[in-house]
Amino acid sequence: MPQITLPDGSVREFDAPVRGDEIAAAIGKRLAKDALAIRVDDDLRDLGTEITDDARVAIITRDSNEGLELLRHDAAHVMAEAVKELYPETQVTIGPAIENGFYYDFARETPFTPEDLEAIEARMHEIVERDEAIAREVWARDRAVEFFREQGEVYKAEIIASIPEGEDVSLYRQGEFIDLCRGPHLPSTGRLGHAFRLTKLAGAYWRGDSANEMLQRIYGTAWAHEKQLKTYLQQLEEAEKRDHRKLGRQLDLFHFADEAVGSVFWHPRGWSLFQSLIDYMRERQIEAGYHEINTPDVMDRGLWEQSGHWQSYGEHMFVTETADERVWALKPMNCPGHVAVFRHGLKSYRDLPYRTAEFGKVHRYEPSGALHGLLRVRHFTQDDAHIFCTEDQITEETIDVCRLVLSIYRDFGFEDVVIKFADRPDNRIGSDEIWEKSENALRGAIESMGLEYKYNPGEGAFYGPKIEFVLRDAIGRDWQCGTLQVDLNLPARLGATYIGEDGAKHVPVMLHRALFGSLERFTGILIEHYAGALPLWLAPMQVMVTTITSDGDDYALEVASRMRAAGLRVDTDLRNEKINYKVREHSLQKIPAIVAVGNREVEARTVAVRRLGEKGQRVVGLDEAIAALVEEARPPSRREGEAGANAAARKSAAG
RNA sequence: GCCCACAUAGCUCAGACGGUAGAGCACUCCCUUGGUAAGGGAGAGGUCACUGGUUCGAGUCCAGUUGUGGGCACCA
Repeated sequence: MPQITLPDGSVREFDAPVRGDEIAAAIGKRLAKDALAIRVDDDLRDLGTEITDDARVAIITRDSNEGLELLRHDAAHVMAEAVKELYPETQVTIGPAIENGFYYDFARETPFTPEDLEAIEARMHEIVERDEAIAREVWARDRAVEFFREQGEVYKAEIIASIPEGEDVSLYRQGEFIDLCRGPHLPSTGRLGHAFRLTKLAGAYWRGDSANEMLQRIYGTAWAHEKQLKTYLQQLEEAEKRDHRKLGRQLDLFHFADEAVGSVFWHPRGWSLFQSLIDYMRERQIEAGYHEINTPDVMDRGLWEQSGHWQSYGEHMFVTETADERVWALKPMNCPGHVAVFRHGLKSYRDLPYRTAEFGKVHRYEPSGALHGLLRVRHFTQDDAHIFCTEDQITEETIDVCRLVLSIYRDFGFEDVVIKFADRPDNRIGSDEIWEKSENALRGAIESMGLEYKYNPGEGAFYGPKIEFVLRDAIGRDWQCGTLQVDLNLPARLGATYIGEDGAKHVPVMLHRALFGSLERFTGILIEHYAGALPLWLAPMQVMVTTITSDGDDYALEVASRMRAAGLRVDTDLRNEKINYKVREHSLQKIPAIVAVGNREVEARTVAVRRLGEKGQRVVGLDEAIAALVEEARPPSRREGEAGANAAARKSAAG
């Protein structure tokens, strides 16, 4: 008589053995119908699992996260079954549940076509209708290997062969289809339901290794209910509308062209945004005690050999040779240049920490398949800085960088920032003591600030541990932007020293840090975050002064020049068009403020201000309007009692 | 770099079966001076990504190249 303890604490007794579906049925009819699997103590099991001893049991339904994951995993299996039915010569490999859905990798001579995808999806629905029982079987490993080899499933056989000898493996059978799987699975294919959709076709390397052959991967999305599927597909459409490449064209911010693959042609409005970011960062950095410098874009091969870049990263570098037969490289990083500046002239311990900052444009020959709009380019500008300090100063400098970056992100409406801490990788240089010291300093700094962080073991740079700052945008996507790395290697390698209190030469520690990371990338992220509707302080065109009729022309020009003199980015629209037409056009251009002047405003020396996203307009005196706009043109943290950029981000998310 | 798809006017897209290009918006001109998301009319605009092939004839079929998109790998 096993005693079954349910999640609410109640205890029920059953005749042994009892199956999960029987427990569900005993609790309620509805639950029995919704049940997908059970959790026995802490392990997920099939609904049909027999329980003989006392246990804590929870019924997993499609409305829980665990249930949804099972559902997605089953969708992958149903897809594999459909593929095997339609294309028996195809080999199956692996098919896990992933965020929002699932995929399955197939091995096949001829690739799938988009038409195949439709056929597979249709067949999946049939399999769900057939409601085939999904049964678990336990086989000896060797028997399973042999079975799959005979079936011509060499990949499956390879996977099973990598399981330790002598162990049993579980297989799941549904209809004619049998697959190796740890499980658990739903009791039958009918439980999957129809809230799924095959989404894309892709290539993927076997075991994720580019040295291996490429398989055909089919992605799908699956949900508990049709309504959720619909919502998800709508979200995808929303995200598409925010695509910075699309908005970049619509708002005339930048373009790309074949003659400079992976490089941005910035148009006036895009460059204005870019410069706003630099202006802002420059001000914040100077305030934080950095010295802005500038170092050469092209430097001699010898320097890159000394720094180690030539050997380690040569294939990612743009190299050029001049008529005098000297070989140069376009800098892929700013650090060697910064060490050169530090090294120039004697530095004393009194000069430390010595912080050099540069809006340096770096050039990296990225693989063609990696390029993606502004988010991954071959030539980009970093808000790069290097802090030369003593080991004892690492903690304090780290705290300052964290404070600065969080404060800066807040100005852009990014409140939700995840910090990741990565420590020593296998492939590294430097002694364990030094690693110990720098890891402790970094980790200690985050902890002393009371910040939560995620631990990424072994993901540090080869020269030192690092912190990454990941921000979450208005529609919940994560972007890794800022980074802070401790480097106990390059300064020595490039001969940087300072004179210590003891009068002897010492090698400083170097901290690498970038807050926006790539300015190009950050600009792209901002465009998507704000859906193109940039807050006034960042908007390339802040105010458009329009006229109702040409009687207002002179006054409109005066208003614009007054605003321009006050530092606002403003233009006039005196065209012979109706105000409706002008409002529509400038609203589509996402200009934050449209100022209209007609005879009434000319008379009263007022302006009618219409704000983007609002319906009506407010008529205010010219001076008052200018003062308010000028205040809003400052970064949020520089305003008097301002709630911040979040409201703006949320507003644009809603619009 | 690898797999698949795609490439037609500034933009968004039509162009069964091969018979030498079309719409809307934008642009130019004319009429309209209109109070908050498209007033009307006319006009101009394309070596159909590039190279080669098949064909009497190619935007359309085939091959290659370049680029773009989605993934994979990469991201110092």
